[in-house]
Amino acid sequence: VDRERPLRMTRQRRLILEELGKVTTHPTAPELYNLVRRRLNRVSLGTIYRNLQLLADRGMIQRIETGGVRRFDGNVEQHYHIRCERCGCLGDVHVGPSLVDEKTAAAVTDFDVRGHHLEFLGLCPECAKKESA
Amino acid sequence: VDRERPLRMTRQRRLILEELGKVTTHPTAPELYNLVRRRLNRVSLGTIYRNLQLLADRGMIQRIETGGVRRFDGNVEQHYHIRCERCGCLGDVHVGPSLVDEKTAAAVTDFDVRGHHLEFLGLCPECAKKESA
DNA sequence: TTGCTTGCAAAGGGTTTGCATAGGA
DNA sequence: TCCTATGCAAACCCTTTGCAAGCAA
Repeated sequence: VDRERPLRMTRQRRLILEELGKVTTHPTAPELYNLVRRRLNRVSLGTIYRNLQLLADRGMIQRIETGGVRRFDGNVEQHYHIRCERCGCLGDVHVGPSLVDEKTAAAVTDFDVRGHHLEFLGLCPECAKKESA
Repeated sequence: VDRERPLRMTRQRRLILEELGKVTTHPTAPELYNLVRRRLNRVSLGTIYRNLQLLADRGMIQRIETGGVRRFDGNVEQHYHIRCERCGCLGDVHVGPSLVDEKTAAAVTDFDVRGHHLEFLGLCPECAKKESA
């Protein structure tokens, strides 16, 4: 995969980046498709998927693998996420990048440790409210 | 979802538990299907999926969500996993349960933090060998 | 003009589900 | 016997892909 190949700035591509920059909801591809379609009614889902892939490969957006559904984040700075166990929504967790000590893991596995994925689980404010009711 | 409803110990269910207990490869549902089918040729994939779901809901086995494919682990004790970035295989990482400090996360989110998913990434011994060649 | 991009639709991979039958307790 | 569980196959969801036409550079 040539992740260095320059990308043409097509209307579709630009709108995807713009919409992703506007929200903090970490949309899925179909969700983003709906956002973009409001401004460009002849866009296709396939184009959304293709571009999210290309943009993520170049580090222009962030791909979030979270329990089945893939989500995307316009914020490419290092941060973690927390998923609501009730409604599935995703929030940001802005902490220093070193919440996990990979050396500890490296000591107890014969794998060569090169990174980690960390996701928190919990309840979003809305669901916590409903829960206590 | 009534996670408390008792389960009948059918032949299929028992074989799934037995096969899952034998291996340390964290098989996917189709992989387990092949294992079970060796001993019960009229089993169906749907039954495997249904049972893995039911057993995981009851904490009798562990469900592992790992980058797209779902895997299962007969070992329900707390431990982490590490995924090989090259071949996709999964290894165990047996460390104390507190590799992640949830309080730090709780301090910077309005979610109610209740847990976390942590997975390490790296290279398995076999792939590391190939990589250096 | 060139060849990357797109829209469309079909294909793909993994998982779930409806239904009539089988079989634990 | 009663009702859960199964086999089978179709349905589903999400994502990828082939192809001819479109459009940035």
